[in-house]
Amino acid sequence: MVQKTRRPLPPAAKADAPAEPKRRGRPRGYEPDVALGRALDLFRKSGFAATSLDDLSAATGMNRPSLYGAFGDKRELYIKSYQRYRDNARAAVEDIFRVQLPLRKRLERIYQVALDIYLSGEEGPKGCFTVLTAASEAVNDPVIRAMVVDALSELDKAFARCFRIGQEKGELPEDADPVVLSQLASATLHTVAIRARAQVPRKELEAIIKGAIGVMCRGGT
Amino acid sequence: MVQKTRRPLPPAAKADAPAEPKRRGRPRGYEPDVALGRALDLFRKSGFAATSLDDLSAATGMNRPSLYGAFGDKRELYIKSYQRYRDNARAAVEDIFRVQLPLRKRLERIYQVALDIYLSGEEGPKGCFTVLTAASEAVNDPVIRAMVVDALSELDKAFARCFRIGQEKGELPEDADPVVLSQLASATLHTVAIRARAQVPRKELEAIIKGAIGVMCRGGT
DNA sequence: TGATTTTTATACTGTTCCGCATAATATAAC
DNA sequence: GTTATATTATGCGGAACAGTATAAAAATCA
Repeated sequence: MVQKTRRPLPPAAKADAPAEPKRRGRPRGYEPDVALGRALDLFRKSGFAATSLDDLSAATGMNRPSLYGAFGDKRELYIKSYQRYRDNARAAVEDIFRVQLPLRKRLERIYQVALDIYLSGEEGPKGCFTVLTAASEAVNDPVIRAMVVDALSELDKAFARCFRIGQEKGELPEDADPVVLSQLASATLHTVAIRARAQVPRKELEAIIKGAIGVMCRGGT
Repeated sequence: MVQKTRRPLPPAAKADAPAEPKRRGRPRGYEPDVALGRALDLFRKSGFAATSLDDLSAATGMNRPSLYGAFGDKRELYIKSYQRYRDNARAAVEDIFRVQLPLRKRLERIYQVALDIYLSGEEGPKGCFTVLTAASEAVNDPVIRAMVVDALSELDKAFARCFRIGQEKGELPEDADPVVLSQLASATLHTVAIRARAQVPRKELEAIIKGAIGVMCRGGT
């Protein structure tokens, strides 16, 4: 590929960026943030092993040495991509907790946001990166496995918080167990993520979610 | 590796094998069935992309040309491995339906068998091959994706059958929806498979299953 | 302008990979 | 024994791969 010399990017007057002092050498031809996003997209599509550095290079617009300098080797890039994914997911969930909502409504919101993530991408739905990582790298890489375990438990806790709040507000029977319900809620998210990868249409996924919420909130208001 | 010439295997007096007529050429040095099982083990551990033909060759004891001759290329071998996996799983489920059992007991049996499959292997638990395949190859390969969809729906149907039988026997409230419950039951299997890959201990998985069964069968006998 | 610094572009290295071509080996049929 | 057939053993070929060495380019600083 004949690659034209790239012009440096404009100073990127970001809202709350600390007005970077002039950097010494040749300016970067890429924005690390968007490059990491592209890498994440690729990894989410095909996983670690099936994604080559050439693919990543093409998608990010960075050549391999730049990739290496900015993010380290392929495994480190994967880990940083996963961290980015989790940060995004966490932020989305926190948003949902920021406002007061009835239990069912809050659950619906969470699943809706999750579906948007799972089904995003023009070349077909990509599912949940945690599930994908659990299914591939988690067995052979202790560091990545620990991240997966952490992500799973974080999700459980978020759902448990939903149910606890709901129970306190009387939206659930007193004998309902928020922990058990939270695991069922996570399970529903996981099954939906898997089915999304198999291109089950959104309508069906929404039906599964609706049914699950019905069972989980049964006996409540 | 210096490989000694292998002696042909004994005629393998299988119970109901059709007493094969004498085969013409040099006898096989392997049994296709056990070789396929070994291949399945490898694929289950690391997935399609991260498993090389050399790995497969070493594990099966077949060299690459023999592998190719017996099963076709890597993708075909993967597909045949997956078919084998599904055949095994299906047989196990059918066994459970052969005897009459109370609903809860039947569910417990299914999950117990599934856990045995998911946690098998000395080098760590391998999870559910359908989940693993959904997470990797299903996006890019329509044939494999169709197999995954089929496996998912087969599981849903098996669970739905459980709940329908239970409902007819009065073990579930009349307004319970077997389809919705079956999807929750599948979801529970999926979340357990994922957590197994992350090496969550069996005790915790069993607790999740117990809680889920409790919710799904709530209001019943 | 010239020196310094940072990033980019190109190309190289050694490895691994998949699939197959070729030849040796072991059996049955004649 | 000899021929035909089926399988195994070895190894080749070309591609893809991950990571890096080297040099060119583009900016600041003096």
